[in-house]
Amino acid sequence: MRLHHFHVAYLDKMASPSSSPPSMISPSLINSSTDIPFALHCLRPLAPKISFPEARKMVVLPEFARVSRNASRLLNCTVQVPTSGATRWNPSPDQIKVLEMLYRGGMRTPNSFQIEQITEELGKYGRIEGKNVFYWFQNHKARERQKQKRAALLTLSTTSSLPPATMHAACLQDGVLEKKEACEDAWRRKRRCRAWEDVHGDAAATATEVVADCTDDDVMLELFPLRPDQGKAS
Amino acid sequence: MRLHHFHVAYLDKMASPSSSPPSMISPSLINSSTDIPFALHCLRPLAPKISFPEARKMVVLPEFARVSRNASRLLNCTVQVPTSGATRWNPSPDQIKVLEMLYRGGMRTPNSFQIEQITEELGKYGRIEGKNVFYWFQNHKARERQKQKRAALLTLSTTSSLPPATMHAACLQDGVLEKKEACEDAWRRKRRCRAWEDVHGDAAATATEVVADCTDDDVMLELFPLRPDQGKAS
DNA sequence: GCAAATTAATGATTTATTCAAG
DNA sequence: CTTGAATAAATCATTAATTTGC
Repeated sequence: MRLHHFHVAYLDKMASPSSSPPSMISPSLINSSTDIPFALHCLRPLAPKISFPEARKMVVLPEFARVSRNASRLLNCTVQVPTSGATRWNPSPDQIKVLEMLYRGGMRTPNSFQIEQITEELGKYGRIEGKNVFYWFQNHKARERQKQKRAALLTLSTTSSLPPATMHAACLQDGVLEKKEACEDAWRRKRRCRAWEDVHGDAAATATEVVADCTDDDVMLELFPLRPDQGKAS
Repeated sequence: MRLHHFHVAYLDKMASPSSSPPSMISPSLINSSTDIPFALHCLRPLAPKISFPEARKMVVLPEFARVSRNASRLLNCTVQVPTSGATRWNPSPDQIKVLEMLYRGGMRTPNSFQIEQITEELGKYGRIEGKNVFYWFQNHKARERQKQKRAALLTLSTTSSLPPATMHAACLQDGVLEKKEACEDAWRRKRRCRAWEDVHGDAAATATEVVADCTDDDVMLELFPLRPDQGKAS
């Protein structure tokens, strides 16, 4: 059990730096004498309910306004506010069809190259970004797992010969019924970088492509034609 | 309590598509008649232990090789393998100093613009990527919380007047000792996109910058000079 | 029929957990 | 053992379905 939105007022305890700032930064820049705004923010009721969508665009002063004046100006006071597309992605039926086909095909955690390709393809059927694809697979995977778990529990609860206590324990251990998925994921899991590599391409992390025994023939470029041009789908 | 790495062998149940493929894709491309490799993968023992580091670079045929020939060629058979920088980031003392200062200043989950800036700044003191900054804050936040929780538990266990049972329950509710952090995070949490926006800049999600009442003077551009050039630090 | 109210789905984030390098 | 890196679980928040009263 966990508690959320626990309304507690407190004053910041981390204001005074416990170690000296790095040498190349003037110590005078790190003064914590103007902490009032932060304290006020903390005394504000937690997670105020905002029902009208415009309000969500309002800019709040980030909490770390006590950092050095320089860092503050550069890091705290600039907030990204989307001017358009302020609404969340709403996948079109066609997009969902493709995504589900890929999922049924076994795709679970596409790497960023794959995400780029999928995004580009799905961009033909509506606005979409890479993160939408990424999130879709995360959520779909998790929720399919949930569904399977529920179904298995239902099956067990009617057919199992286990004593009730054991059953209950098994239900509480939420890992016990997702072994199919776990198996599916296991050999796929070995260390990958997903969202950052390629996207944050780095000189020290240049990537090369390796072709692993494709057993298919020469029919290609129909579903996801290989176009390395910028996949900025809109 | 949770179980992980429960070794179970199973056969895929999701092989047959339950809905028709999208209209723009030739149905002939979606044949699931060659599922043997996938089934074999599923029967393989879970999470095979790979002890020698080279092995993790080996390219495995992704499990979704049953998708249409086109998608397969494009999405399955191409795997990113870093040719250099195969070692993980090792922060320099100066980098850590700056990061810790920012953390003490209150920064917890920098957005991608902030990450870019920090990366660029820290790049002066050694190789670093955005994801390193991102992960550092994630880990540091989590582990500081762990430390605080442990410390608080220790304090409680020696000073608390609660009966043992209550203490135990309180310990199990892992939210009970991090309310300070929760409060700190609560009003900060309102909808941000972290790793993807800006990075995967999208025409429909163009962002504008809004300056929220900076109460500082004109001392600036010393710690993180505002240079919007590509922050690919190396 | 048709909006307001409610509920169910699901997109988007954060937090917890795990693995492994050094 | 510490901590960088990655994934999975939990959670939050918005949109679509659905219900309900008229």
